[in-house]
Amino acid sequence: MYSFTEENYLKAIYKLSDNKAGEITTNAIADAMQTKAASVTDMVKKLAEKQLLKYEKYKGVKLSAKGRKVAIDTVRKHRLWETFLHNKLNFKWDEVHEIAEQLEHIQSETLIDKLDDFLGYPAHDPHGDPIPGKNGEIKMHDVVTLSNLKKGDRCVVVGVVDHRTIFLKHLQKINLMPGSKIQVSTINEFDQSHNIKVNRNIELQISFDVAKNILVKIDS
Amino acid sequence: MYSFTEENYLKAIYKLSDNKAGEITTNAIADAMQTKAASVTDMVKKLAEKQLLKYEKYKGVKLSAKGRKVAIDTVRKHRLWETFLHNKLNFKWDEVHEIAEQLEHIQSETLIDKLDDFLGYPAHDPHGDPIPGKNGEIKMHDVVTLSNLKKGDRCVVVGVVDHRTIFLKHLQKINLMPGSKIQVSTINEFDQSHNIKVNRNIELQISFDVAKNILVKIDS
DNA sequence: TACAATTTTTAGACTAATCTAAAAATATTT
DNA sequence: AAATATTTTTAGATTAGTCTAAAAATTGTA
Ligand SMILES: [Mn+2]
Ligand SMILES: [Mn+2]
Ligand SMILES: [Mn+2]
Ligand SMILES: [Mn+2]
Repeated sequence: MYSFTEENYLKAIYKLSDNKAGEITTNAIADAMQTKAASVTDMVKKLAEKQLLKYEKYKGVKLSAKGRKVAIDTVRKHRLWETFLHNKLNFKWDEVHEIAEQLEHIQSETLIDKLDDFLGYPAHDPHGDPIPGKNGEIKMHDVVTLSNLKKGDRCVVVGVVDHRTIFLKHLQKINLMPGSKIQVSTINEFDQSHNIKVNRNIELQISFDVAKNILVKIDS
Repeated sequence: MYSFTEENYLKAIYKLSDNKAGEITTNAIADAMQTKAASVTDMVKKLAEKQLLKYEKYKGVKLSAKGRKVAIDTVRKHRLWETFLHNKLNFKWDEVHEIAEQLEHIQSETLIDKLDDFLGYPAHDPHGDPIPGKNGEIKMHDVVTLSNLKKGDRCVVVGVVDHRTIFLKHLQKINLMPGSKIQVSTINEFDQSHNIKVNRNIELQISFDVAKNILVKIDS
C-alpha cells in the first residue's frame, strides 16, 4: 500500500508532532530523516496529494487522520518486532532497533495480528515505549523519570527516554535494566546525582543525566 | 549488501539452473520473474559486472560461486521465515510463501542465525523443501513422490512438488498434509489413480496427478 | 523600514529498475 | 542457402527517490 519511504516520512513527522505542537518544518523533517530539505519538499508534496498530510508552502505540514493512522501502524509494527527480537530471539535491547527499522515495512496485516498474539499482546516494547493497538489506541502508562522521585521512594525500571545505543549500553554496563527494582537512598544536592539501591542489594551512584533518562513505574 | 531485486534475480536464476542443466536464457528468466526480456538483459549486465554471474551476449547466463551463495542464502532465509510463520504463528502452509517473499530480504545475518536457533534448526520448510545451512550446504533428503510407491507400501507425507496455492488448498481440503501416514491400498490400472488409507483410518482415492505431486518418506 | 540571514522551494540532474518499440542476432524451415 | 520466425539486445522513455545549486520567501535585526 505505502512504500518504505512514505512510511518512514510519516513516522518521522508523527514523532515530531508528538514532541512539539504546531507545524512541522521542512528542515525539522530533513533533520529527522537524515536527508536534504529539497528532498523533503518533494516528498511532502506527494504525501499531500495522497491526502496523508496538509501542506502549505513555507508553512510546514500537519498529518491528516489518515496519515497519522499509517504512522501509528508503522510504530506498532516497529515495536512489536522489537519485542519479538528481544523476547523471543534474545537480542539485547540495544540491538533491536535497526532490524525493526526494516521489519516494520513488511506488508501483511494478518502477520502483525498473529505476531501480536504470539507475543501475548504486549503493552510495551523493550525500551518501555507503549505499543499501539490494532485500532491505533495508545495507552499512556503512568511512568515518570527516575529524577522525579524523592528520597526513600521505590520503583521499577520500565524504559528509557534517550534511545541511543550509547545510553542503552551504559545502562547494561551498570546493570540497570527494565525490571530492576530501585530505591532512592539519597539525592546529592550539589549535582543532583542519585545514590540508589538496586534489587535491594547493590548500591549505585548515577548522574542526574542518567536519572533523567530512566523511565520508572512507582511502587505503590 | 544486495538489493531486493538483485536477490530475486539471483534466486530465480539459481532455481532455473537447478532444474535444467546448461545455460539459462533471457526469456526463461523473464518468465520466472514476471518481467520483460529487455529488463532482464539490463539486470543481467549489472549482475555480471558485480561478478555474480557470467554473461555472454545471446548465450545466456551462469551463476558464479559468489552469485550462487547469495541465491542459496536467500532461499535459506525464505524457508526459515516460512517455517517460522507456519510453526510459530500458525499460518496455513498455503499462506506463508507471499510473506516470506518479503521477509527473505531483511538484512541481518545475526537475525537469521537466531531465528534458525529459535526454530530448532529445522531441516525442511512447511512444503518439505530442504533448508540450506549457514554455509550453503543443502542436505537432500531421501524422498520420493507418492506415485512411485507400490501396493501395500507405507509412507509419511513430507512435502509437495507443485507449490501452487490451488494444489496446497486441495490437499488441505482432502486432509492430506505433512505428517499424514499413508498406506497404498490399490493402484487402479486404468488411470493410475490411487486408493490410499490415511492415518490407518480414512479411505481416499486420489488422482495420478495428485500422487505425482506429493513427496513422501517411505516407512522402513 | 530596509538590509541581512535563514529557510524553503524550484530547476535540473542522477540512479535503479522498469517498459515499449525497433534493430540485430540466432534458430528453424523450406 | 535463402527466407522466415524467434530470441535477444539496444535505444529511448518513465517513475520513485535523491541530490546540488540557484531563486524566492520568510524571519530577524539595525
Ligand atoms: Mn526502535
Ligand atoms: Mn523504517
Ligand atoms: Mn516459498
Ligand atoms: Mn523475494
